[in-house]
Amino acid sequence: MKKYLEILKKCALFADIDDEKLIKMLTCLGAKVAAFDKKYTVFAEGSAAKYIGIVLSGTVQIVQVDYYGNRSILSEMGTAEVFAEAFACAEISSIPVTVIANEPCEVMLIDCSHILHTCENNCGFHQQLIFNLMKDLAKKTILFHQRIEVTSKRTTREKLMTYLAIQAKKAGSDSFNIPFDRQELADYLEVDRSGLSAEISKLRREGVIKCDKNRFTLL
Amino acid sequence: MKKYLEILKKCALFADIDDEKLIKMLTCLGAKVAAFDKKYTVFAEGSAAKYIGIVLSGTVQIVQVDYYGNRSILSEMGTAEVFAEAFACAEISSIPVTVIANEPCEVMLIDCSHILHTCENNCGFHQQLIFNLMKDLAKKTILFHQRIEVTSKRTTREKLMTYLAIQAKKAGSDSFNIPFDRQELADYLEVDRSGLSAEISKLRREGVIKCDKNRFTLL
DNA sequence: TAAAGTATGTTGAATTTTCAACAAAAGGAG
DNA sequence: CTCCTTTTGTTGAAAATTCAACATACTTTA
Repeated sequence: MKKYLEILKKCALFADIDDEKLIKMLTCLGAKVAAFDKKYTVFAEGSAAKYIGIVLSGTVQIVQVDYYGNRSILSEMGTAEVFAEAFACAEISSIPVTVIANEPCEVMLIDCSHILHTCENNCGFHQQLIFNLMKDLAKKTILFHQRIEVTSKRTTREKLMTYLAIQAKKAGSDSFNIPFDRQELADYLEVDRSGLSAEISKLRREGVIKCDKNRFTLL
Repeated sequence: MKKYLEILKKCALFADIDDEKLIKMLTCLGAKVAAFDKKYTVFAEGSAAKYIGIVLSGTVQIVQVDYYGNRSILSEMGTAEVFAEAFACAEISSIPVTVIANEPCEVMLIDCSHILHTCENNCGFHQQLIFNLMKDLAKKTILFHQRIEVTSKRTTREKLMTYLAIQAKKAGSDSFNIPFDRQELADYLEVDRSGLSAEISKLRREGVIKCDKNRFTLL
């Protein structure tokens, strides 16, 4: 586990916990590491909501796929970010989303019940972990609000511009990369891919944005 | 505060805390009660994200209103439900939503920093409160997933049917009341009101649903 | 009770999206 | 480098949404 220490220290779940303690903790929590190739399923929809995941390398996507195969991308998680925590913490039986590896990646899996319920060793770090989990969940909720702000817009153009404005603000610059290809961006914005491509071209012709691959510039 | 005890006991925030302790706790937390008439603003967008709210009577709506005045209803909270906790817990400076009284209502307001940070009296209930907050936030996240499942659908018909199916499941019956009027339902589903009315009529004519005011029946 | 205001249903025109099909460009494997 | 696959852009037709305007039903209150 030591090789992952530098990454885990950046993880919000382990904020305010010192290195030495962190290593011990991982053993006590029964943390496991798993690797997945690109496109492989980390958690399948309907599987038990038991584990909290932490991205150690690569990225994973949280997606919902409906009856007709329509995909909706809820979020993308990169290094040191936590995923599936809401399902495990809410103690629901199965998860309503699919988590897939967006590129080759390693993830750490922790049985959430080990975090929530005090163990026989009475390790004494559960409180800090629960506090950190709470903060993490609060921040995730804020991200959902942001996503709704984007997808509640009625036209592809408005959705795209709202999304880009948020990304620019996040990057602190009018020029920034987005973590999605065209199809993924469409699945995040909840619009048709070809319509999105057309709208991007239109905005480019109008001189509103510049765009090269997944790098956008607001003009 | 005693008059609200029966309501507060039902509040998830105070789960596993006994009556006597709860009363003391409220004083220590500096809980205040405020009343609002219908349509009045409980929290305005942009105001400080300081307080957690608990509905004591009536209902409040969490809404986002964009630059052009388009309203989007994120959720509606009834008796004993908690709201605005995510913003307070994430310790962001201002809230990105508006909370309005949907009918005359009373709400309890608690300064979140009193929950998150141990007080000088060292009351010892913070841990339980934080645990409860974490569970509450996890459940809110699940509700957001559900809302996205609804609004990610591309047509008014699909959005409506997905929403009604979830409500039926929640009610445990094919017949149920929804907490929205037509305009509010449209603002929740992110669709046009008149289009929604037309779609409801169509579904009724086709014999897919029955509907009287805000009572729906799936056939 | 009457009047005024609010909510709901209906309709047609304008706008926008979706869908399908294809062309062009980019990327990867051998 | 070439072939094959994937991604992106383009287009037109069909479908759906939005918008505006109005009729009707329901509520509130004076």
